[in-house]
Amino acid sequence: MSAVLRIALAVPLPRLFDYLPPTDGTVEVGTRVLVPFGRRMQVGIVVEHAAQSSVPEKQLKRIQRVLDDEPLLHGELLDSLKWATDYWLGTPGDVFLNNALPTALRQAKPWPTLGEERWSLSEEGHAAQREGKRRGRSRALLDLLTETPLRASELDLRLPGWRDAARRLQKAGLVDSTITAEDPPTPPALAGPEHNAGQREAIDAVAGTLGGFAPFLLHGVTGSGKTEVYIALIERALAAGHQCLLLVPEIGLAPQTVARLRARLGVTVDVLHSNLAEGARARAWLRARNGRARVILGTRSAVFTPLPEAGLIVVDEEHDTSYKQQEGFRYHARDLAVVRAQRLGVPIVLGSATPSLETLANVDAGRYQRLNLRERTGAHSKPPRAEIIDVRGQSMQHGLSNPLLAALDACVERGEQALIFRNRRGYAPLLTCHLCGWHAECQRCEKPLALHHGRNRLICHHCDLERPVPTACPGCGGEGLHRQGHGTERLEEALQTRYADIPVLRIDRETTRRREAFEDLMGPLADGRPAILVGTQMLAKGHDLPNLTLVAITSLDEGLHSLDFRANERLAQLIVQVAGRAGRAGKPGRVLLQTHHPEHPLLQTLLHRGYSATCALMLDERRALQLPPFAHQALLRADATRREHVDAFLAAAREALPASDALRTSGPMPAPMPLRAGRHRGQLLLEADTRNTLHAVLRPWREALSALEGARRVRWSIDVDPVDLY
DNA sequence: AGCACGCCGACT
DNA sequence: GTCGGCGTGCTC
Repeated sequence: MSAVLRIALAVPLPRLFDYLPPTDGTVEVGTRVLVPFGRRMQVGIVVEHAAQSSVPEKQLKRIQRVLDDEPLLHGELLDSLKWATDYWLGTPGDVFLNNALPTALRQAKPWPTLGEERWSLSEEGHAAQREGKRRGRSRALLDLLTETPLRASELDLRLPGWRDAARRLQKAGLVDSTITAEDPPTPPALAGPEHNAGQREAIDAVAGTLGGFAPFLLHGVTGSGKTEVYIALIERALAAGHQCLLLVPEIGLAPQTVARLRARLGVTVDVLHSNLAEGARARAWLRARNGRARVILGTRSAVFTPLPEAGLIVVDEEHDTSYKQQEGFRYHARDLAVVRAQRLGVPIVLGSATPSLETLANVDAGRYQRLNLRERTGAHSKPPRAEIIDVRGQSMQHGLSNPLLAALDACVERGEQALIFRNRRGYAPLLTCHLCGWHAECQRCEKPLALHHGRNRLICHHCDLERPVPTACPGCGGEGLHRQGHGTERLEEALQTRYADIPVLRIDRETTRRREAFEDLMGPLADGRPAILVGTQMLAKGHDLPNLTLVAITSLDEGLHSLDFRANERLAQLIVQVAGRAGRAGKPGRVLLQTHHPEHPLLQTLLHRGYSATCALMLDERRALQLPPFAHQALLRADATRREHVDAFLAAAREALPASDALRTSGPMPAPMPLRAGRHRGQLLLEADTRNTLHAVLRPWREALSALEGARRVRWSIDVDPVDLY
């Protein structure tokens, strides 16, 4: 009876694989190993030791090579990952290899050298700089580097988007990089503003728990100084010799956030997110692992950072749905962060101006302690006024009502900035023929194609299919084609015509395709010159624009009537977040909401009684309807090119469920987009009042599903705690 | 996921 | 005759 090692391998199978330890000893848990798998070699991670294997002894192979001198993953992280695998039904390979480790560490290579790239000019580079022939970022980079070589992190701050230029110039032999081992010198920490009473209370409450697990909700309206609270707490944790992890949503990771943290804390801030170059990501990860990195700032995937000396975890904008991964291993970074904080024995602060109902329910249940920041700090002193514009029966221009246009006129007149939300990209969402009724449709999704004027294309917003724009109606050959509705592109055009003297900027997926486009577009507005911004939800966060005094949402109605039970929560969050962007520096802000349903209780409650009261109401509703957070859900999704395969699989999946009074199911039913990119999609929803009931069913169910005859004919996945049902 | 095996259509 | 299409099965 020999001991075996249970190993995670990057294969999509929900189990570990047993191997014999090397003949000269055993391998510690958390270590990477190279093993023979099938007919090839694979990198794996030792996850468990077991006394024996359920696999016949002669089938067991031996580990070929141990890749690490010491375990890469330490105890807490390993335990948390095991928990996460179990909770979100991940496969060990997906969790331990594809998500927990940076790509550079998934290969059978030695660890990358620590330290940071330092870029400098070559002789030719200096010559090229003097010649001054290069343009754009290349030129800026040459200019920056003439004076002194700079580190990658320095360049990130001083020249966002420098990497492409650096690569080009490196190819041309003008610049080069070396790796430096020392930490960059950091200027002494800048003093922050004086804390107000609310901030002091919050800081004291959390600081008092340093050294033990304690979850907090920090509920602070926009401009109430949440970041100052984070900074003060990070300072204390650092002073006590601890590491801090700060998670932010995808969009929140602007270079200014990094710069501000670094300047205020006076220490290196290691940044970790999935867009980072692979080498840099692995280095930051390893720096955290060996304790060199003291403050780690990152997006969703940064929740897998090793924290051997953890002292504090902060999740900013905790309501943001980008924390939930939507494919592969469908974990929720906020929820995993709470579990990690618990195992690490450190406080965790969930911050938001619009907390999720899940977190509010945890507060109500006494599991989380609530901290409120009610006052807006100096520069943000006046809360914005929100007003509903009833658009029923109103004449509209470009989807904008007269009161809205009047407010825009006045805003521009005063030399201030305005922001207009329009939740439709492109020029017109529909191209129709008014002679025969034909409309342009994507045959792979059975949804209308949107007209994009600048690119002169019909584009499917669901599968990105592109078509040329017909000149005559393909239905009747006539001249009746008509562009119906207003997208951001058309709105931009209309507003630029109306306000010819000021810049009208469009911010949507199209204008921000380039990596740094968002920064580039918004940058010039920071000085407060008059301008109008038009864009999609993407605009709800991001830059602070001090001279922004008018914010308008052109239509709330989609959010009021969606089938998704979370739509009302999302809409309330959007309105409050958007409202927070208006009115700074003592100037009053105005928020205008266009709707056909001015009497809607959600809007009335939100405007007259505020976000918390609205949430209390929404929570009552969820409780009455037995919906999350008062029930627990898992969603089985399936898709295939043939609809029969989806239907058959989901029907069989339902049959495979145990009969149980504690389990509610809905479906099989078509997905909200029943056809997408030529694939038919269906789903089956499972609900239970307790997690244990649900999870007890899920694990054996998944086994049964993979054994189903039709399982190979569809792509399928189980999503635990789905955030988008429809 | 890979990678093999296996059994049917159009090619030098 | 065989090159290669992708259905099915297996990986400790």
